[in-house]
Amino acid sequence: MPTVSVENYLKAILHLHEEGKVQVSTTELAGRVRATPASTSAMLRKLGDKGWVIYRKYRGVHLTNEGRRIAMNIFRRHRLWECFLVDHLGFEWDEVHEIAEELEHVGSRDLTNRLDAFLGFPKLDPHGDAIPGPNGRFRSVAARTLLSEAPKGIELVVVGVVDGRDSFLRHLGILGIALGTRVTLETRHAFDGSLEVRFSENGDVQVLSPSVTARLWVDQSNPEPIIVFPEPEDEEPNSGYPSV
Amino acid sequence: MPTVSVENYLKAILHLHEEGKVQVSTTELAGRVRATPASTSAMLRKLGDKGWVIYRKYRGVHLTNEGRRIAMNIFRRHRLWECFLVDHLGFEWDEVHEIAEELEHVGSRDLTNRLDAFLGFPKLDPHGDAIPGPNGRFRSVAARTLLSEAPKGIELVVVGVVDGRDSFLRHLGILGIALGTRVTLETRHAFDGSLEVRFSENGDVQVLSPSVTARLWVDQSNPEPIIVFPEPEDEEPNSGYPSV
DNA sequence: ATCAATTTTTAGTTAAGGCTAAAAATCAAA
DNA sequence: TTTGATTTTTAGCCTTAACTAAAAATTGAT
Ligand SMILES: [Mn+2]
Ligand SMILES: [Mn+2]
Ligand SMILES: [Mn+2]
Ligand SMILES: [Mn+2]
Repeated sequence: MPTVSVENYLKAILHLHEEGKVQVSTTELAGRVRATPASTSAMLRKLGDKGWVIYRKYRGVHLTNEGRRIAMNIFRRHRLWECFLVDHLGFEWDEVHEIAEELEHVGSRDLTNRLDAFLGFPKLDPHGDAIPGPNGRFRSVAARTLLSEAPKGIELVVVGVVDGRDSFLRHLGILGIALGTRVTLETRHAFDGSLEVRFSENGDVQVLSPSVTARLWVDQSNPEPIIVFPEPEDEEPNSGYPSV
Repeated sequence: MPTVSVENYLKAILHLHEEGKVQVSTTELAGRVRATPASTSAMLRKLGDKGWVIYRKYRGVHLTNEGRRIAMNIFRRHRLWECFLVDHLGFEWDEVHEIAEELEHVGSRDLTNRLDAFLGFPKLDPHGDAIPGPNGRFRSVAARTLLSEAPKGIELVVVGVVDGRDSFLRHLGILGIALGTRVTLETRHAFDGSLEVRFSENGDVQVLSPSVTARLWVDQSNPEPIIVFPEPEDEEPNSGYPSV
């Protein structure tokens, strides 16, 4: 069983992979786990010995399949607990991260799976991040775009945040933005890439800086999803999927 | 903030106090925390330095007020989580202790209090143990007797277990005993103090060994508690309690 | 009061996981 | 390609919380 500290390192490496880094540098990882590069270097050798990362001195690390599996399970626990805290204990989305940082290390598989069921098998956590399934893989990859790269004139809905820090979440609160907020992109200002957006709810217009728009995931707002998954018809007894 | 290990020592000392030991010996404590007496001796010096226990070499320890406050809070968190696991995640009462041993160390006060409210401010955990309130003191002391010391001929209800080990709880399951089971004590056998009890539900009679009856808390079964707390009347506008 | 058994403490190690300071490797600019 | 800046590793040390073995204190029985 990995210790709490080891779990935090593996999780941080997976976070960096998710941000596009194929190889993770010692110093960048050190910053994420709030340790010195020296301590991180020592830890990486141990993680390599355990078979959880591929580590070549001076060349950075990446997770092995086994390391990824462990880290995905920590994502899973963290995000399920965040759902519980918001949906059932009445916390705000900017209050739950630190608590989930502790709960994520309670390792009982039975607990995790029952919590998942209790929550109704959620696909996304309160910040719009995907929740891995019991097999340690993401259940689905949603189609989403950064607001900063979205097209003009189409109504968009905020479906997630790139940056989950409490300070950013509270800033969104001040701007009147939450998950589910609908906006339409009106103008892109040349000066610094600021975006003028219209809020569907009240028609208000605000100018959002790139530091905000590049941290928001949006999706096209489909106001009336008539039929998302068509009902299976009697004429088609076998759809090609295994029946279990 | 106490470490996980320190919390486990303080909790174990409180357990022994609750079992009637005014002073706790190094060796007995060592047995409870599954460490050697040597390790325990070293820890006790540290706990004394921190002001959480009174420790005199070769004389044993007891908790200070501050130490008791910390330990009671661990009882509180442990027992609230056990309620959550049984009442909301569908665990059996013999499956929750180990998981709660981990959850109890998640220290957020806000989390604990919100969990308490979510559960409806329960007074007892799934094993019938009292749950301390947010002030770190028991909310009420229930009147209860060991089944081994209960009077004959009166219908009794099982309200708690002295021994929460999974093995004992499963043994109770085999005997058909759970919290709320109603029995009447029929005969006390001279040989070893075994008790013949009649189960109210089906009239069955079983002989229970002292190793079982001395580990069960029972209370008199009051079949119809007409009015436990009388409704306040209009004639008494101020009952003496602050109205909050 | 003595002495043997038991309990408890001390002494000396170990393993994890941190740290600082110094050395070594890599990278980038001239 | 040399060299200076940056990154990374190594060396040495610290703290917590374990352990075993040995010494010391307490206890209980003669
Ligand atoms: Mn989080
Ligand atoms: Mn999240
Ligand atoms: Mn328990
Ligand atoms: Mn309990």
